[in-house]
Amino acid sequence: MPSTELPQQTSARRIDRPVPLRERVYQAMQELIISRQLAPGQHLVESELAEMLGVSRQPIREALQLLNSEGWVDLRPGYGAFVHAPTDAEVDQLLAVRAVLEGESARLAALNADADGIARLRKLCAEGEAALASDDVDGMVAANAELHRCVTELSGNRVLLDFVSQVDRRVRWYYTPIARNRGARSWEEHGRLVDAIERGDAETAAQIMREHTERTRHSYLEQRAENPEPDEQPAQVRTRRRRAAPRV
Amino acid sequence: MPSTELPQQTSARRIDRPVPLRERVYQAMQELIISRQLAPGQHLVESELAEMLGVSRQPIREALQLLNSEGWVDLRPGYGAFVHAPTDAEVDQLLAVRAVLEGESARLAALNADADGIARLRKLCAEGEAALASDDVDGMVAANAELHRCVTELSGNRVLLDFVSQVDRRVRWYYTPIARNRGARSWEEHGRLVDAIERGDAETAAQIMREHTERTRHSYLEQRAENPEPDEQPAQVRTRRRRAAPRV
DNA sequence: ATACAGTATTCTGTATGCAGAAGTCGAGGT
DNA sequence: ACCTCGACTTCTGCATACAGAATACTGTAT
Repeated sequence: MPSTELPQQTSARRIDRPVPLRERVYQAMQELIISRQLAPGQHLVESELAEMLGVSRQPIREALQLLNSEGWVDLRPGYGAFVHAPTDAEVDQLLAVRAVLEGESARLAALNADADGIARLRKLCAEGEAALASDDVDGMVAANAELHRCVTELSGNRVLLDFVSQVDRRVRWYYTPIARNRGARSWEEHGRLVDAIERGDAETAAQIMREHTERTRHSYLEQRAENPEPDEQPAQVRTRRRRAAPRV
Repeated sequence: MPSTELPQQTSARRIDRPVPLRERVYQAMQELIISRQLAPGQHLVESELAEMLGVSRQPIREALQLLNSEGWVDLRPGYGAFVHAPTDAEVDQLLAVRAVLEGESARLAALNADADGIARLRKLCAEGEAALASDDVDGMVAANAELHRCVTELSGNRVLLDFVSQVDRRVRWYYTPIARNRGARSWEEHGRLVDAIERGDAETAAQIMREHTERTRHSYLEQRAENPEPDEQPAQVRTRRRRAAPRV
């Protein structure tokens, strides 16, 4: 098994305290899942992860708890942890939830945003369009995520922000590998969204955001239909653990 | 410290497997928090919990992870776990989120509910009204929770159900100790809600549910204003751990 | 060759042990 | 009386150890 580095303790926390291993493990594993190095359905053996990341099983277990509660892995008591394998229905439902939550975010943002907030939105829009113009896919994805996050922040509802962040990360995991090509249309919508927020037109903002997310949803499902997960036996749930290396 | 029983392993799981200690600890601690035996802001010392529940620290830690991710306790790395002390603003925001999510539940339920589902809703309405008539507060609270849950189930969106369940439990924790007296009005609203769902009138159902939750929110804030948490120093965040029993 | 039973091994769940950080108490100085 | 410094205690975070359950392998009988 390839040994993987834990993220270095980059940015200091509020107070200067060493980031616990369990959090770094959590981060690292989330990356591994998003990047598909840990494939959906795969059985995660604690001791292997421990060796791979150079820590003991305890922080691994604690990280798995967290990943489980956020829907990244499934914990089956007595059987172990498995990378969550979302069904199409689940992705669809998750996007529906996101549409509602982000619609509400936009509505509240329109009611609460100040000039400074609007400026931040404009800046992100500009960045996104620049990325689009120069065909910088990663830049677009990043600007897109930032914009959505910013809108939610401007809603002034911290609880909402927590929920949306959680949903967003999962959606991005499901979504990223396929549909990256609705660029131009998407940024035009974003522009209209910011306009509505600036006018304080809450209902229009909410509407635009909901429809925006709904379109994401439909384009996801279409692409998914044409293009089922390449290296995945559809609908096969792996229940067996694979055998470890045979003895000599 | 009083020793507390872990819940007996009552109902069998899908497969007949012993429920892990961590889950029973999770359940037990959630109960202790809801019942205020563990007070908001209180520092939760792992070893004390372990002794109290008759297990080692490991399952305690894992349960704390879960409780943290659902907002019941705050985990401050290096400092320990504290029972979450929600601010008024947070409760308000959480109720706002619930209004949106349950509004969507109602909308989808109106589109998807079958005759059987409607019957279940009617039954719960009847139970609630019966409880109201006989002044059975606990019965009313239970029927109310069941009704809301049932609506969300009928939405057919499982992801939504997960989110709503989570939000609901937290709301009930915040809310239960105070406002229990909007009975009659509340059940009348429920009746109209079920009517709308039965008609398949999605927008009206959503509207009623949103307004219903909004009223809950306002009544919460009113009561809270008149009646701040009795045995709690307002706005005082406990950062110090209390000293353990002095040695002999 | 297939089915079955028994054995070996892996893996999870839980407990225990240990080092270092955080907090507390008390003595001494101002 | 109040502040400061230092030793002591407690607590968290992590590692290791152990028991039991579940799985995979192997040999034998049919």
